[in-house]
Amino acid sequence: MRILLIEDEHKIAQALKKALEQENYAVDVSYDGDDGYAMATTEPYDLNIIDWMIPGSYNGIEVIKAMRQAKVHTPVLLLTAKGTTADRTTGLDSGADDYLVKPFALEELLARVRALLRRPVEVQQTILTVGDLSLNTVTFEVKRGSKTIELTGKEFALLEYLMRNQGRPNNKDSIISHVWDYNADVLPNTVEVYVKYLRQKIDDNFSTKLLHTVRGFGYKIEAK
Amino acid sequence: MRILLIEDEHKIAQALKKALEQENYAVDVSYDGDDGYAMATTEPYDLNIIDWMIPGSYNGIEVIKAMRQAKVHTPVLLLTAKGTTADRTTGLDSGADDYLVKPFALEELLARVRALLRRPVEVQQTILTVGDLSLNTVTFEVKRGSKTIELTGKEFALLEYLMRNQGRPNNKDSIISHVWDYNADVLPNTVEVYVKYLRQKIDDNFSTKLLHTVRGFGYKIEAK
DNA sequence: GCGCTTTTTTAAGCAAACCTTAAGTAGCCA
DNA sequence: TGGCTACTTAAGGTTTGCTTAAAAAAGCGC
Repeated sequence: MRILLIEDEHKIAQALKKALEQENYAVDVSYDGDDGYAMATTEPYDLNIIDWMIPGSYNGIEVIKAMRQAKVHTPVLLLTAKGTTADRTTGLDSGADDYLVKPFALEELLARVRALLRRPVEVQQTILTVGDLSLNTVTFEVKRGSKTIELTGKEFALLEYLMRNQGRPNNKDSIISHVWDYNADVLPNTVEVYVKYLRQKIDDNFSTKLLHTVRGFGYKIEAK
Repeated sequence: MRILLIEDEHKIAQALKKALEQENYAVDVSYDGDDGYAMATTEPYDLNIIDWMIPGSYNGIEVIKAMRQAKVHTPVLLLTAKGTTADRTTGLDSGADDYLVKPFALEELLARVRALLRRPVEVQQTILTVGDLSLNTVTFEVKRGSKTIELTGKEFALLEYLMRNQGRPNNKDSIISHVWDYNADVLPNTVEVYVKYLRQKIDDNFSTKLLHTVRGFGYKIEAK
């Protein structure tokens, strides 16, 4: 699947490109409206992700309109910093197929991309388990054995990410980019702090530890 | 199940498409009468949802009439902004099978869609219960034990939504999109206020509380 | 339609929970 | 040991949820 990303903020563009490539999409990036329009109308993409606010003679909305006029019907996911109803309307009226307000978490973007590309609904397990630890993504319940564990939002998000990637070390950068907003500027230390919180709740008081540090490579959760 | 939605207001069209897709329907959208008529008569749909007021040489009513003349008998749910008896008659006379006045809550549309598609009476229970609390979706009666409880419209809608999703936390955004009209622009605080009203009526004066806050994840109703 | 009541929504203040940072400590490996 | 990485603790700033009151909107009887 080929995706065109039109986004002028380099940092964000690179982060998104990387994340999308990790999901095995082929990603081209364009940094302004003119170039973006040219690429969108000449190359065959399966999806365009377009930022509303971009430099050049076209802004995001105008790129979409021009594209549609040129009879290019590739689905478009519009990114914008504003979230008012009026903006939402303008965005969807212009021909965008979906709409995402910044800042968003990477997981959210990936979900929308999957939806627009109508990927087979992956086998999204409801209940993740590692050893005697279980996490229910519908009820948000977490249990170790028969003991229910209360987690905060961030703790839950971190644990879910680690459990979805169980068995392999996840470095702090990838944890940050998946659990926090794409442009959140949190320190690696924040992850360390959350790992401590998590350990307090899921590992302290239990003899077999599940959350392991792999020095230099990150954290992994594993039953062993 | 495949649904064709003929609706020119993009914002509404997208909102409905998304909601229907969440219920696992395949949804095509057409934005005017001519295109809509063409699609309705060439593609095999299980249901058409048609807005009365749409641009093009056909309006909604005329699309239905033309469809029927072309011997296409797909059920039709007609949407309209007007709610007078005269309109209702005209609408149903033209060959529509059901009729919904805008603005409506999402839940109402979904219920009608299910009815028209004659989906197995899945979780369409008339009486919902949680512990000793019961809610009759037909008579609108709500009781806690033997005590009858008077609720306002919004309170009732909120309670029904929570009871249909009992056991799991529902965040404010999803509550808003299911309990309020699709184009309502209410604040999360509104939900908080309604939760307080509901608690006053169903939980205060009772020792076991049913409506729980799950910080960061939403509200859930549960017996335990 | 006009006032009155009821319902719905917004606003603002407060408390508690949560998130993040900073700074110091401990542990690992050359 | 020195340098780096990870761990720990505590403190502040921010966010979230609760509550109250009042404004706005919708219903209702006349």
